[in-house]
Amino acid sequence: MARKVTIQDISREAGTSPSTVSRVLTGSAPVSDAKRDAVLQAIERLNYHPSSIARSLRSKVTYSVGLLLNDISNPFYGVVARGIEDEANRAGYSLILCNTNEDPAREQQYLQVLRSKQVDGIILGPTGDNIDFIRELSEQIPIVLTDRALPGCDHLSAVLVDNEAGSCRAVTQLIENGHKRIAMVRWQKQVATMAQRTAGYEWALREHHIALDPALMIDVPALSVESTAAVMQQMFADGVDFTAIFALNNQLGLGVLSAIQASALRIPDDVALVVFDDSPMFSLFSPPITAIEQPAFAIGEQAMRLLLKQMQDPEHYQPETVVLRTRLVKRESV
Amino acid sequence: MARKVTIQDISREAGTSPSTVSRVLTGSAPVSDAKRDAVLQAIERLNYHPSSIARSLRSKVTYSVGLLLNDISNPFYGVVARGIEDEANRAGYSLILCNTNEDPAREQQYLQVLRSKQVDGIILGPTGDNIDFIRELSEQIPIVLTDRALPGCDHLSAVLVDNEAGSCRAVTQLIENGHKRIAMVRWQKQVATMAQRTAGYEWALREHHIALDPALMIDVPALSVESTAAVMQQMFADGVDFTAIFALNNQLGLGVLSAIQASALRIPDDVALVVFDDSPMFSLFSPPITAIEQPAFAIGEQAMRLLLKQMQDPEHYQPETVVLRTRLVKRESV
DNA sequence: CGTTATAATGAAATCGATTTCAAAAATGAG
DNA sequence: CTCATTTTTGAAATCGATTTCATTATAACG
Repeated sequence: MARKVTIQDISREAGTSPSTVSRVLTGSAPVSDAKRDAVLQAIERLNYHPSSIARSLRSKVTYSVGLLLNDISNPFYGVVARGIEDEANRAGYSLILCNTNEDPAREQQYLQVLRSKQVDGIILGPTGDNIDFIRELSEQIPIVLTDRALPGCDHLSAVLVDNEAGSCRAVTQLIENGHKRIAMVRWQKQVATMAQRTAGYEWALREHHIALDPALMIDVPALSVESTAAVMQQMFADGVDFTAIFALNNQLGLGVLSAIQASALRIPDDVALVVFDDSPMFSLFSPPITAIEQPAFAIGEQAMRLLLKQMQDPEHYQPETVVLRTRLVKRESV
Repeated sequence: MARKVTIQDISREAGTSPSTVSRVLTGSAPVSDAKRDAVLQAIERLNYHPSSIARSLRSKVTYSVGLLLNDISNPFYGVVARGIEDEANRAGYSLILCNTNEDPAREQQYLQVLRSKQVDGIILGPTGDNIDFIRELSEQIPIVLTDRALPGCDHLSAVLVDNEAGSCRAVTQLIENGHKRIAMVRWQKQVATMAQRTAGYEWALREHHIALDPALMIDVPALSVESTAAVMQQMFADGVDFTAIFALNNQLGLGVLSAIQASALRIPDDVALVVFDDSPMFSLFSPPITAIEQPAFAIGEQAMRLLLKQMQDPEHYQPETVVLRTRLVKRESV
């Protein structure tokens, strides 16, 4: 294979020094028109492509940022990722995609990789673990949190949604339609989003003087449609008494839906349903599913914007927490 | 901020040379136990983390591969990405995520970035354009195609599905259920997947001696649910005569579904439907939607495996085309 | 026209690792 | 115990750019 063309080759071809070539490449200092043309032509002639690696080594910037998400195949995170990617692309940054699969060990391993690759920043959809490590790392690399807050990391910028208010709105909607025994399905109560959405659920009930019934707060052991469906089907089989369900995220919602179908129940007559996190498909169900919509794309964009800001001027960095509004999309499942 | 710890610092601390430190780091040559321990301890004490950048510059490998996809927020590509990520992670590679959004200019721009970042390989879900550029680039960097074949790039390994057979199966299913006037909805007929699926459609009709009716081959101008819905609603309004629809991908399927709902038609009585590309939600529709399932995760895994193979031994590289089988998931929409 | 400020340039150092090469130390054979 | 191997080791070169620093050319001004 032909040896790679380097800046030396260009300087030789253009009859100038590597420094000058570098200057036309980066625009870091003025260059006479004559030299610039010579360099540009040499670049063209030799089909030269500068090595980002070499550049990064010397200049200490890589123009890449790490993107850690729990599940890129989850449409919510997929859209978040697109928002991030769009904004990153606009600013000339590349993304290093890391899928943690909710596994803290994998998260930590990836954070180490990102450090050694010297990314300029990190957007982190955290598992909820590795807190000390993340705090320490954030002193070397700008980190912006997305989707989930991280207890003890208040000095990090974050882009979140109003989980509590959104949930409260969802449950209130159920209450206003006459439901009093409202079940709630969640996963991992210690994860920030789950905790906040639970709080919203409790808040709505309290506000309407409905007693909290622990039997209606259903925890599923694993975050998957199948696991949720199994738990819910058991609930139906056991004849647990409730008339409505609030699912705390889209996978849980799908599990509930699946159990409802398997148990041959009708929505909303046998059981009403609201899901936190909307899907374009929900409007096509019969009946269409009422859901809390999250501005996924905007979450991504904002997160990247906060990160860019912090990377551009790490000196006067001030943590910012952006909380975006969710919206209740009323359909016909309640 | 504290100056970064380098290999020099370690060598000093451990009372040895940088070369030796490098040797314990990479295991490229034997090191005595005494020295090794001293180095390891120094690394521990100073909290040293080697710079991948510097390493890559010298050793010419980056342990990162580019991942170009058209739409990471599309669940199909999301699952493909997970398959790739899983396999890449296992082999110690990082992914650079590039979303092309079906835009050839963006695709080319990204390919250039990947070259300058000196990725060890590229997995490409191509827009269908930039063929010459891709061919040229593939002489410098291993490239594996996913999802779509690329005319004139037969020397590239690729992981595809049996689009033609799958489509034929889908349409045959409609025919066997008595349908004769079967519409087909597609986008960009020159894109490989669309062309192959169209061929499958035509093949099934031919086999059953049903004449092809160009009026039933519907092209939508843009790949989006809204655009498809608009076109289909017009078809319904115009009273075009067909009893079944075959949608060539998931977005098109959603658009059709949306139009059917807006036009208050019933499935399968007013119109039957099969969608190429299944969704976990399809089984929850009423009626559940019949679809062609693609092994998305396996596509990703296989693509990464082919790439790994090629990267490990570029010398005796032999292009391989893996065609994975699709499966008809019979539900109740036909 | 001389003097000073500014613009343009190149030589050399640098970024932080790996790799090459040669020398030193350890081991084994006779 | 000597000589030939084989292991370990470190000095120095290297990867391919940017950056610093000193120098030369050019412009501006009184």
